[in-house]
Amino acid sequence: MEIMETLLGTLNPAQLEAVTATEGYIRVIAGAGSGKTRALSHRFAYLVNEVGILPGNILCVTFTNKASQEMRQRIHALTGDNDTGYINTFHGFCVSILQEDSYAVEYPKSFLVLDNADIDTMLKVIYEERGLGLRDMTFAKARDMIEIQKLFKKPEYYLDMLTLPLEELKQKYQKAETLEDIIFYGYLYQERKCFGLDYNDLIKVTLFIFSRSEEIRLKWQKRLEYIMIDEFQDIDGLQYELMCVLSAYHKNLFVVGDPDQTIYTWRGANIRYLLDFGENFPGCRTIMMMLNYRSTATILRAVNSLIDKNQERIRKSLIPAREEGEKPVCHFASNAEKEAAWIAQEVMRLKEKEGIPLKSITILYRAHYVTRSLEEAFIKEKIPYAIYSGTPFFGRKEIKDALAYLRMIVYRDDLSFLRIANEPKRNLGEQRIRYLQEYAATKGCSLFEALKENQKEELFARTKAVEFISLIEGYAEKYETVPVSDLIGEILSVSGYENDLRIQGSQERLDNLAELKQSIRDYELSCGEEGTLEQYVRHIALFTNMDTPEKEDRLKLMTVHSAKGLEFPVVFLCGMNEGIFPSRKIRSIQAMEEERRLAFVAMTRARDHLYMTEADGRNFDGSDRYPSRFILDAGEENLSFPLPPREGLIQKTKEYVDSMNRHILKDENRILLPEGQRIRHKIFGEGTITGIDQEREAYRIHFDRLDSERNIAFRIALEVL
DNA sequence: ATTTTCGAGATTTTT
DNA sequence: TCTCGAAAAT
Repeated sequence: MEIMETLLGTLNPAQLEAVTATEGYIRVIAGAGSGKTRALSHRFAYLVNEVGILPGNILCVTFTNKASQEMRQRIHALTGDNDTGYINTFHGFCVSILQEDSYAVEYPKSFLVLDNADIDTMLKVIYEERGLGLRDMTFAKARDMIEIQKLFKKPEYYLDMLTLPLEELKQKYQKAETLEDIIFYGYLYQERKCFGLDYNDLIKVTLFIFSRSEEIRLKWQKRLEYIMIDEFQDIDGLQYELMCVLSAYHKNLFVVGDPDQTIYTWRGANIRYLLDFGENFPGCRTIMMMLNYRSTATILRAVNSLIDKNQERIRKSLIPAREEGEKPVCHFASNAEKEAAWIAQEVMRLKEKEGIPLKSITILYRAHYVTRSLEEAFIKEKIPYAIYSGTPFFGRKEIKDALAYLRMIVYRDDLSFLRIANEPKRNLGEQRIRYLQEYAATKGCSLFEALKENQKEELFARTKAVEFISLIEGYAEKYETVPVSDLIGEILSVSGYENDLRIQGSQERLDNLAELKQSIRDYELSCGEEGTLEQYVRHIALFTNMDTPEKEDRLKLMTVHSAKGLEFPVVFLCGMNEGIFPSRKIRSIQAMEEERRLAFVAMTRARDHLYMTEADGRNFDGSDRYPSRFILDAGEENLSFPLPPREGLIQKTKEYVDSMNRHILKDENRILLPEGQRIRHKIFGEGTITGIDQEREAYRIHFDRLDSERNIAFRIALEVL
């Protein structure tokens, strides 16, 4: 076929091999910038155009929704087919499965994907209800609880979750006495009440359905003739399990990954799945793709020097396909404001003198909080920018509120109630909500019912409770007959929500809402008659602000983590300081190596120009702040310093890094508690150490109050007895 | 007595 | 954006 020949002609032999390797188990180890995604989409096109596979029989797993979108566009261009099959994240794909088959476990067909904020809210409700005295629980503590809650999420509990009627689950929760039972059953009860599933649940429930019904499992196994997975180095246990099940029938599995880009071990990713793939899948062929097409040879020299400092690593280096370019530029500023100002000034220079549009420039950073000084500088210089982040950390409140109104109409669940009952202000403040929660807990009803039963009480006399109830109930009667796009427009204006925003002058939020409405309209068009409210709520569940397409010529700001898999002509890597990048709470060599891989990912995003900036000054505790070791690791000879660093700064930094390294080593020796050691955990109580989990740098512990043998405990939370 | 408003501070990373 | 605390507003 003519088109295919021209396509394949642009690929190198390794890529060509990857594209046309169609049978069995194939693993591609690919360096950064080697054209992984390209090869993947070309392979998809090859399977469709040449082998004659239907797109719907191919599952292509990407890491983010954004990556899915890009992949879909590429493949559409290559195949000319509007049907691009299943191109999705594991989580998104599970949503498709659950949409079709959740009936098998009698789970409500419509569900909400919970994000961390939702989980926080639910945990808080549990704390309040049970008077656990953690009312001042901070976000950090809540995250701690998520860790703990994961610990309970063993398959046997899912029997409870999926098979128990809500009533019984409630009773288990109410009867629960130990803290762990309260949290576990409380969480499940809350989840069930609002039809929520968290990210892990999506996969767990899917696997559970497969284990329950061979028919359903076989249906999906047979449907997916080919499975391809991108970013395989960051796959976690649950995803791996799902992959094994899905590929077990046709046994056509194609994975692509780069061990040097493993940056999600804190989320359960395990590099062993990639490294041991050959042994676990007999007959596996391995293809190496080491040529880098993205960056200039000059940038790659610095990058190779950096990643080579990692000890636990398969030695390989990126081979440049491009010519030499400019050396990465390092800038040392005396404080964060000056650093930001310098970046702003340099951005303007690039735009005006070199004609580089703002949208080609991206600022990367380790942690969100460094954006503050950057934003100030860009606002001052009137440089338009957009913050991209994988999670809706900032700026999506109005969308969640709008959806909560929709959910409130359909389900009247507590989670939505808490979100919007007092939004806009209805004089339903803290005290009154707390009263409702207590009432609901004793009566065992929902918060909405509690409000309904109490609306005539004195306490609610000066509130707009009655209006709120009739608003929700009025729409509840007719939501099935009205298109969602009309419904949302109406409720936002009738409730006074939009008006509130208008008074506040939040034009941006109104724009966001307008965009939401438009996206609902688009959705309705694409689904024809079937675009029901429930479906839409599910459709939008996995959306993040990363996925909205870029509009005008704007600078992009994002964390290094969310830049994974992307590339940009110009990259500024800012906040390159000890204590920021690497982050200050790094307490092991493994963690430091992951941090270095993260720096590697950051630097390899750059195509033509790379900048690294830092700011001296003081740390939180008043100690001096030094430039990042990763600047040193990149090799002074590979970098350029327009302003030479302060006299002796480099030497001092080296000394500082050495002393930190000694600390890390000492720490490691110190934490080794012997097997059999009695300890106390702040939540689980007393227990005995039964072993060490090397992978996660944690102790395996048998807790007296828990039955299971194999509980994992975290390093710091232990008190020696 | 309770809610609302306002300003300041936050210091990993997120499907 | 969320959470705090103090002060203003009903």
